[in-house]
Amino acid sequence: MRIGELATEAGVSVRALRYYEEQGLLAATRSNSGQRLYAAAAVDRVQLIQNLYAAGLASRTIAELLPCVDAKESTPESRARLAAERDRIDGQIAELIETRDRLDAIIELTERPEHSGCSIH
Amino acid sequence: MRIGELATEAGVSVRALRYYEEQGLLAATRSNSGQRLYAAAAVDRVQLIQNLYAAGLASRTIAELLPCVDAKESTPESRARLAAERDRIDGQIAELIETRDRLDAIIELTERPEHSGCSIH
DNA sequence: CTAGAACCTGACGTTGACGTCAGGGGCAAG
DNA sequence: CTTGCCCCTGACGTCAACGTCAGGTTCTAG
Repeated sequence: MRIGELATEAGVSVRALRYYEEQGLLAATRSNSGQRLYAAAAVDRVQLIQNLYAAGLASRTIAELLPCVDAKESTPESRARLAAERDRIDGQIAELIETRDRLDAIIELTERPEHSGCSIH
Repeated sequence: MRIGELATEAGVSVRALRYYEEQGLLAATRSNSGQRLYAAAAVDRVQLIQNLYAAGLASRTIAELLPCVDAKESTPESRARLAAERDRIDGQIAELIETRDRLDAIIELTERPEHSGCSIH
């Protein structure tokens, strides 16, 4: 598939895909005329990349982790790296849950019209 | 307390605090000589702001939400706004959990030295 | 064969949350 | 009084993940 189709399938921009290639996150073969060609599996790959970006990983970090994903093997260092990122994400989740609960409390507070009387009236 | 102390207490930079004021997120009284003075409650406020930033809210959005937090009351619109952001955060949490699980799967995969034979040896 | 969509490679623009530097004032200790 | 630390206001710098524009090539439908 060509870049436009992949972009549509994966829900990202064409520019983003070229950027991922530039960063070494996503390889493509080329047609005779130089157009990028992708396998169907690229859709999943792009979504993983997006997930990792959304989790706050930088291109450089992703670029360091993906090769060992592809190779399906890892050095002790890369394993530690993966685990560290996993734990970071865990921390982020906990933080987000806390933030959501604070927001809930605020909503609770602001929802009561006058005083917080709970009388059934 | 002055700005340096608040920065230390809340774990952010002095520059960040000035930026929050510029964005209308954090008010301060001024001493005769023009120095910013904060109440003790400001520490908590700053941490809430940080939480909201970490949850992906922009300054503008936070600036729109905080006043109704202070007033402890809300218009129907602001209530909808609060709920919408809450739901956005919920979505983010779900996405992060998915990402974490994908990472876990990857770790699983790469941890097995050779083939995935589960034989006890 | 030709118009228009899709692709290519640079390369500069954008945005948000600060970092950092310049230049100057105020305040407690010695 | 002066040394040193904290404070002030601009105002420019930064960085990442793209957006966007220019100028040119390629593919495809009629």
